[in-house]
Amino acid sequence: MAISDDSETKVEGAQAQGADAGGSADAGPGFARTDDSKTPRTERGRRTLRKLLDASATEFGEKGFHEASVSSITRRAGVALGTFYTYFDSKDALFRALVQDMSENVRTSARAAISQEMSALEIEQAALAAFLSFAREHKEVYRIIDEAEFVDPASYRAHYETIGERITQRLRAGAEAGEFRDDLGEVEAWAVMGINVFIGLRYAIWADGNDTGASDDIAAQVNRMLSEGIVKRSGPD
Amino acid sequence: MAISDDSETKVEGAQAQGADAGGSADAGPGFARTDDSKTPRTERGRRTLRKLLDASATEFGEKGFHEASVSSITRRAGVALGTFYTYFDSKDALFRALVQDMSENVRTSARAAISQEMSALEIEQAALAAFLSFAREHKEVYRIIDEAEFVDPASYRAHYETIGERITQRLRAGAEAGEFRDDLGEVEAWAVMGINVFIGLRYAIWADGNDTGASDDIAAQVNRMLSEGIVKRSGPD
DNA sequence: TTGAAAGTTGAACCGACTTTCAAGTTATCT
DNA sequence: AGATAACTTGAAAGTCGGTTCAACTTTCAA
Repeated sequence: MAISDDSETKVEGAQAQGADAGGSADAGPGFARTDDSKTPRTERGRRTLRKLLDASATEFGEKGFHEASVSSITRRAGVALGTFYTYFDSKDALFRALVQDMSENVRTSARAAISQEMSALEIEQAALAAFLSFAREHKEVYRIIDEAEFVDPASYRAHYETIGERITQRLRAGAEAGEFRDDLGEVEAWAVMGINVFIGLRYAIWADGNDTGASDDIAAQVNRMLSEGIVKRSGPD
Repeated sequence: MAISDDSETKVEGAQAQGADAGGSADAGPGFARTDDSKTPRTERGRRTLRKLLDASATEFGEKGFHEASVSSITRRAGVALGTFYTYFDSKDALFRALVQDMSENVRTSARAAISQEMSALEIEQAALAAFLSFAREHKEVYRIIDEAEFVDPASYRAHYETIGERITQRLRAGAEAGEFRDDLGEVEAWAVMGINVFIGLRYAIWADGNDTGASDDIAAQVNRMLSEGIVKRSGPD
């Protein structure tokens, strides 16, 4: 149900800190945690953290950040109120951890759908189709990331800028392969991103009964627009 | 500064009611107010209402709905706390009134930029350019409508569905005029809408120093993508 | 077995913010 | 001018939910 079903939630604890959008490349040895006083040491602790994470993803997805309450999250997780603060510094910190985790999951799901043998156009189509499927299955993610605009603006912006850069790279690669126009850049990348997000909103999140079409069909339709444009052409096909 | 500078804010009072998304066509004679007990009767009252509206637009734009407080709004407007409730039933009601007003302003600004002599493609370009200019001038609007997803979901959805319908109509008209492909529909309309919103986010709301380009240049660049697509063509232009 | 560390509990604290209201002021109409 | 309606005021009521903490239980290593 929640985030951590397939893609092993990587959220570890809650490093309280806010504004940390300065993209510093501090990968280091792989475990550069700021404050691990909140990281569980035992198996029991890890299970509890997981329960809290799952419960809060659902809770935030259903109610939004402000309507969601810590007590409701702990109730849902089946633990006492105070337990929450064993693992998170605050409600905000939890939300931030969640946003970053989900942001990564979104990117991962797109990347997983892409393989190098595909043509540049096929890659765009596969990325959209994957995104649509992902959004259908994890509607909470959509809402939580959207709400980050207000709760954690830095992450929100980082999320879209990162994806924008990825798409820019794909367009460049397509140009180098001779498939795409070679004057494509950031503007076109953001346009593609906007298409994907809004198609996702309409056909994954708000899908109504009439939208019987599978993700693949819609992705194909969008792909045609992307490749041919919307202007009528006279020539044979 | 605020909403009501040029386009005469039409918000009248606050009809408290929540969930009213049933799209009933109750236009009637043009003034079907539910509760005008809050409508100002005197000039002084109208001025105070206006001050509150302007102050709240700025306040919500800067802080977002939850961080904004009624007392801060009244302070900004230069009136006493209690005065707020002479004109609005609640903080929520004010927000809803604002969202609907702004949603209308967004649509109006696009419509104003369009004239019937334009070609279908020119219309799309003009609509985007107008939207970009509008967004640059009224950044609060962007944020307030975004936050409606959480504070007033029905209006949020109505906003995008209405715009989606408008764009669909434009695409149809372009097809009938023989300029656009005639298999364009809702999917393409939402794609266009997504493009516009995200280009606006990037180049109007988040515009950085390097983005010296005017709204028109970016709109032109997007327009080219819309008309030609992103695939490289071999023929002479 | 035993003691220290890790984890759990929920009542109570606390600050913040929306909303109410009764008393006062200003505008309007005759 | 007098009377009524419209409007303003700000203190205080009322609510709500995040966070703390000291007592208690479980786990684990020696």
